[in-house]
Amino acid sequence: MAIRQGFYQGPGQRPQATAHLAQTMSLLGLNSQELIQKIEAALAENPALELIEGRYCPKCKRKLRNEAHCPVCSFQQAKEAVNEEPIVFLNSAEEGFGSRATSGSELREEIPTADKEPLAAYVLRQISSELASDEQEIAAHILTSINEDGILDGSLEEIARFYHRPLSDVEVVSELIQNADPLGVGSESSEKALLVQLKSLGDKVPHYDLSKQAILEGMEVLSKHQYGELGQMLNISRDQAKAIAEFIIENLNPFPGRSYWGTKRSLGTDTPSTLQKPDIIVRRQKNDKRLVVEVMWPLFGLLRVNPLFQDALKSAPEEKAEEWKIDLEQASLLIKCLAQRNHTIVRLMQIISVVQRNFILEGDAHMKPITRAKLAEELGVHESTVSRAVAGKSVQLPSGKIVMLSQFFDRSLHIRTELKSLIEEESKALSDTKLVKLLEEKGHKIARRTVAKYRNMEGILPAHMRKAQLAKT
DNA sequence: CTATGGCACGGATT
DNA sequence: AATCCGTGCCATAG
Repeated sequence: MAIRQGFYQGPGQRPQATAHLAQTMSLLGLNSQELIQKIEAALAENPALELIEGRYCPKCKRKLRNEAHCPVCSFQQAKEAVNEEPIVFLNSAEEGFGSRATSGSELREEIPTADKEPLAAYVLRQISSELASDEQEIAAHILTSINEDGILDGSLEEIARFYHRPLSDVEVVSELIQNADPLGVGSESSEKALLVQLKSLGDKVPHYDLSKQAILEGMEVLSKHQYGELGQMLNISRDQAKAIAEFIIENLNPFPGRSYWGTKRSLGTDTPSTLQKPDIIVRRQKNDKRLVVEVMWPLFGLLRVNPLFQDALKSAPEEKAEEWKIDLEQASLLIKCLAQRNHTIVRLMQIISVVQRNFILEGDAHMKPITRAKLAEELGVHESTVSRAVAGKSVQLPSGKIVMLSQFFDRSLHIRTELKSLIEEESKALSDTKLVKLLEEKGHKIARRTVAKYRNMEGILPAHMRKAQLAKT
């Protein structure tokens, strides 16, 4: 499969731009939350940057509402489609980077076409029938106090005090809300939201109690992927800790609002929680086989070089001229680097989308193991670039699942799912040694010891214990 | 004696 | 250079 891009932004192609490269690299390693901080800092200290609220067509500058296409020039907003075989760009020209130095190279904010009703109303509608009339106002209060992540700002105690009601009354309502559709909405924290979701999965969870404990006690460790430490905290082996951590990250969503509410994001919302929102979204086109890759633009508005500042430079007082010029350069550099970051990520994701198309649409079993090195080769960039781009980022798949980008590089996921299905269909409890043989017939050569590991990762009990379970059913 | 889990080593990956 | 992953060896449980 020859995947080649129309243009190329690799190292060495722009020798004059070492500063660009350095900054692009560092930006590439950031996910959207970190990016927000970075941009906020830059906005604060650099007067040449400005953030315009609202949305603008990057091409014709027309102010937009919620259209995916700009109605004036039909520019497709921040999206590029990926066809099955050759890659198709819906907007073939991403406005050459660097071609226009200080003006116009704006980035665009990303908004899904969220014509859905507001989250609060949606949830309220689900539960209103179960609410006593005096509970309605409490529910409304909770729902209007949730932030865009679906997490409650403030505490239930406050609300109880506000209405002079016992805390337990509020808790009843809160519980109803949490169990409504975006599971876990209105929880007081990401941890609690996770617990609600965990509970709803019930016995589908491989290690329920351990997972619960991990969420309660090991949030910080969990989000940093420090499996070893997590293992120590819970008194279990590293592998098991890892399995649990991965299960939580892959199947639970710390931001219940996100899966429902699209991606609105504004300045100044700092998320205390450490688990992530997606940095990239892959969706499928309506009536179309194409997958659309979108990179999140985490700010609400349009970041650009302030044209007023630019004009001011011309008539700048002597002593300030130099300083302002530097500000201006840095501002446009930052914007260009951001654009390049986005572009790199989009290209990366496009290739992944092609290679892992089946995985994205069908599920774990169709994962195709691929290494970062191979991908780097395809992209024509250095390995470390891919590493940085992948690090700490997550993708929202068409199914709504949010997975870490690194999962696309899992070397054994497809074998593990194969293993799972083998065991699900078994009539007699198969020992690990037998499983090795069966897997080999299917083309997966792995050692007996490894089967045991995979089993453990998936939370499947050893053969002799499964025997008892099989007997029941 | 067989099936598994723990530990640790070495090669691959990042 | 640091980390991850598959595997082999050994101890232990059944």
